[in-house]
Amino acid sequence: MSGKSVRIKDIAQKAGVSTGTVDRVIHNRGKVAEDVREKVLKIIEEMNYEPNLIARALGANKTYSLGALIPDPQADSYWLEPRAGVEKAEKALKHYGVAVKKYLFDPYDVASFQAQALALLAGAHDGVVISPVFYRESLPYFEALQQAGTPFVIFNSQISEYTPLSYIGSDLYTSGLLAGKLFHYGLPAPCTLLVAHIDERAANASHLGKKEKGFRNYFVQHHLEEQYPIVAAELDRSNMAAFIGQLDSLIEDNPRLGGIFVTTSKAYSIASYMEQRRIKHIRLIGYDLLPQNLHYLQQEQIQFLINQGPFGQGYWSVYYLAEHVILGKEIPLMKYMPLDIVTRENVNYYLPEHDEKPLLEHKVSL
Amino acid sequence: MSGKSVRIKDIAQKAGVSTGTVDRVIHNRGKVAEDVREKVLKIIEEMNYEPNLIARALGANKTYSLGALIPDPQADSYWLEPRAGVEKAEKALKHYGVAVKKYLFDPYDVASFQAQALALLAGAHDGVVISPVFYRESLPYFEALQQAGTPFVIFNSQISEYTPLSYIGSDLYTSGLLAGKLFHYGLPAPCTLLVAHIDERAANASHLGKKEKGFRNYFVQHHLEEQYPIVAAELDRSNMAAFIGQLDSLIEDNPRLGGIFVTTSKAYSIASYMEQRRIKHIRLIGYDLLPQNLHYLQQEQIQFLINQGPFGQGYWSVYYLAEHVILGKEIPLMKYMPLDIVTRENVNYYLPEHDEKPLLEHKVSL
DNA sequence: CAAATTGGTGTGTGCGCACACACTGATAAA
DNA sequence: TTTATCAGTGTGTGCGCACACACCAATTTG
Repeated sequence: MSGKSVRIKDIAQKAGVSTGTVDRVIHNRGKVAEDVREKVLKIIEEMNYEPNLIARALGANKTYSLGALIPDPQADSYWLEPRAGVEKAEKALKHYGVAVKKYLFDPYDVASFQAQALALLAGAHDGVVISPVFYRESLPYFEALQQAGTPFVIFNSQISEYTPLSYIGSDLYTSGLLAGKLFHYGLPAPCTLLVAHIDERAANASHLGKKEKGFRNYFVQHHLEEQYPIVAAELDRSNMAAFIGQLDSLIEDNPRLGGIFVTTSKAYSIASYMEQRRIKHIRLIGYDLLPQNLHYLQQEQIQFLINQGPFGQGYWSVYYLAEHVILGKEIPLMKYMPLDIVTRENVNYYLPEHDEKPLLEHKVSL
Repeated sequence: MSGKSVRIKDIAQKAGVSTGTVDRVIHNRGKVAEDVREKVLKIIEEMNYEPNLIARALGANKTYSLGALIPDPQADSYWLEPRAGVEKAEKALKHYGVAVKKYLFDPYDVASFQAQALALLAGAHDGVVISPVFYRESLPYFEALQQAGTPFVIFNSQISEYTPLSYIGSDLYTSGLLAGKLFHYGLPAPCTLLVAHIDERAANASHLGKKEKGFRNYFVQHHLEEQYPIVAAELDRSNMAAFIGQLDSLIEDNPRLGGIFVTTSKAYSIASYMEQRRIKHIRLIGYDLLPQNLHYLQQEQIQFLINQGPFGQGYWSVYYLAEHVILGKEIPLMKYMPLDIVTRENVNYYLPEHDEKPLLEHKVSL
């Protein structure tokens, strides 16, 4: 906090050596006499030297190439946000010599994923971020990356076979707990609850499973299992008639149904069903601020949406990767985004405003 | 996104002039022939030139001094967060030549405020951020700042007499609405609700008033006034016996009391009371993640805390001010922080982690 | 004992920009 | 005509750092 920053030059002077030598000890490159090294290190400590990362970025004049393998928002608009986050980080890091190449794949088409993953490998990047929507199919590519020594960051879906530099995503289990809490808070017992997994294939099963487990455990922890019986169902909208039929019978079979917890971002599909059937008394909680979900949140057909910070996921993935690649910094093995509880009343503060374009780089320093 | 950035040199070359001339048109300083100016401007447009703000910060080598007039966290720990935000921004901006001087005053002592405000004025800063806890008493200082042409940003409390460069805070009215929603969602009618204003002096009345208004309006908008009668009370903990007596009689007088909305950060004081009296059925919603509040949130004595992003308030105030002072950028007249709904289940994601120290400056550019 | 090697160190240049300064040619004042 | 004036422009230096290179002395090699 004391006025002027200390420069490499200052410590060189104080140590009675040249800036070159100081540079060598800072980056431990080249040869430096042991006693000199220690002396310089000590002075760096004493003077509380912090490199001017701005100048560093200028001087280094290196370029880094990163790759981002993520789903194409055209296929599923959920991915608009992560992509925007990636692009924001890209922009922020541009003048640090970082370029990010995006490889977009169709999240409903394995072949597309594989093709793009191959392209990513061929890109020979200094680091990559990946959203491994296809769990099993992505494993060989992680193997290849590991072989090549390319650092990778994973976001949105976790993977246990390979340890990435970092996982950025949300705590699925806790989000389930949270949904449980919200129902418990809002619904007097006894009351049946439905966990609906909509439109997700087996590849993502662990995803949804974790959410369901958290949800169930909320009631177990509070010894409420009997007052809040839970029913789970997998629904598929590929056949809309069947989808509606399933819902009809679920409602018929569970007269005390008080709430539906949708573990995917498709809560709107149930909201739409309920709107048509003029059902008002069933509470609905889902994930993600998709336009369709927002519509029903406004209508109060959906009570709460849990926001997993999709924008932040994209942003931090790239940002952390860059920090590691450029600065060799140790980055957190895992970063969970906040689980925002979004309602009609506070939704405005969570909607993206990517057009805002801060001018001063901030948050601390390159 | 195309590989290399275009430099001032590139556009100079393309325009057939020197970099000096380009520099002149960019900063419109000095004399430039009109036709040349236009030509350069056109090329800047065409080549989509974006100044390398990193290099700019280095080259400019200016220093800016900002002042921050904020309450002393020692007197009220709420202010730990805003101060941390200010300090984080300070750190982030340090290498851009920005220094922030803090003037801390005791938020319960007008004289202390006035003394620090005078010191702030004497500091002759390039810009200041102020949290005008003492509404009336702060007015003359805003007048003085305006006279001196010093830009100022206000945060946490709004002021209508003078227009600051920007107001950073939260939308108090909406936060009241939100609290209303949460009670309505969780409490079956009929049910009496208490709005408790604790430990705040008249100076801040508008604050609390806005929250109460939002709260009441939630029920008006939903035509629920009769099912959810609302009682308001001002409580003062300076005399604890009286405080407890007031609560006792409020509870006695309102047998259907189902929820208490505390408009200040002192929800813990009621939680503590309820704990002593072994009252469990009354729902409690308050503001701010103070340690004491967190304690009772864990105990589930408090159901929800509304978080107003105090850290972000401090951070963005300084950050925006710097953007304006350094770059002359137009900054938003008003920035509301998100109103986070915090429960026992998701509280971890909202607790501060200021120790993390990003290395790459980000978010976009100086 | 000269030449080659190697540990250890200093110097110089460039990154993209800001800014002070020097310079040119034309016009106005002397 | 000479000199001052000034609109308009180019050049050079420095910001703090990274990095290539040059350099010197103490060794080692032949």
